[in-house]
Amino acid sequence: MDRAFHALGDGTRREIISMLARSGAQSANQLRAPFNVAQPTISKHLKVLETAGLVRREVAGRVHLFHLETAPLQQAEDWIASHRSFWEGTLRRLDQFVGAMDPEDGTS
Amino acid sequence: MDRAFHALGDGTRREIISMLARSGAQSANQLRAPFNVAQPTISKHLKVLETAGLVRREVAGRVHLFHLETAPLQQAEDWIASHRSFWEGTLRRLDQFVGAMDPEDGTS
DNA sequence: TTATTATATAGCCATATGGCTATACATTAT
DNA sequence: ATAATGTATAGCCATATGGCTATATAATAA
Repeated sequence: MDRAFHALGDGTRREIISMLARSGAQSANQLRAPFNVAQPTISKHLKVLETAGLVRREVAGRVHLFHLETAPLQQAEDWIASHRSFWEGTLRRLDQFVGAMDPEDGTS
Repeated sequence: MDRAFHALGDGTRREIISMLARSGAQSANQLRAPFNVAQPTISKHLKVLETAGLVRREVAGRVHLFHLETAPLQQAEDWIASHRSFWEGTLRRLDQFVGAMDPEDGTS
């Protein structure tokens, strides 16, 4: 989980994920195109994404194709959703409780 | 967004968020209790969470109370959800297309 | 006023990060 | 066989990170 969130904490890597989501599997060079960075820089980013399980590497000759992997995205999303919604549920329940209280003495 | 994902990329900070979601606003000392770390260490973590907007600090005398802020959690969740679901939608559409093809010549 | 408590800041350390250049490796093209 | 292409690795740099201890600051208690 650490690795997934860390990988998402960089704009270049999030943009790579966007590209894969929009247009499907692409090579390292294709993914590098929109960024003004050296080739080894993208290579590093792709390794970070791969290690986090967010992409899968398919070696096709001298080209490496990268596929988006949704499982860890789903996990990260679930972690956030559960905490956020639990907390919002707590607020909602507290609000209902306060709303049921007697405005004079604070008892229900 | 960078800051939010980065803040979530650390187990201690995620656990702090869990504590706040479970039990509501708590002081720095309360949040420190479950971890075997020095006081300034938690102070740093809390500042990271605060800078990312994930918590709000309420100074009450010498005690600092930390409240969970769900807006950036929602943003992060939405980012992931949109990319994941877009991609899964793409897969689903591709699957329907392939399913409609003639198995002999690959045409539809 | 003095002591105690809660938190922050300064400053250090080891390690990780994101970027680069130069170079190596692997595969395809000539 | 040689050249060209796609990617990775090594090694460097500046900066950031998470941890610590020691100390400062702020607020409450004695």
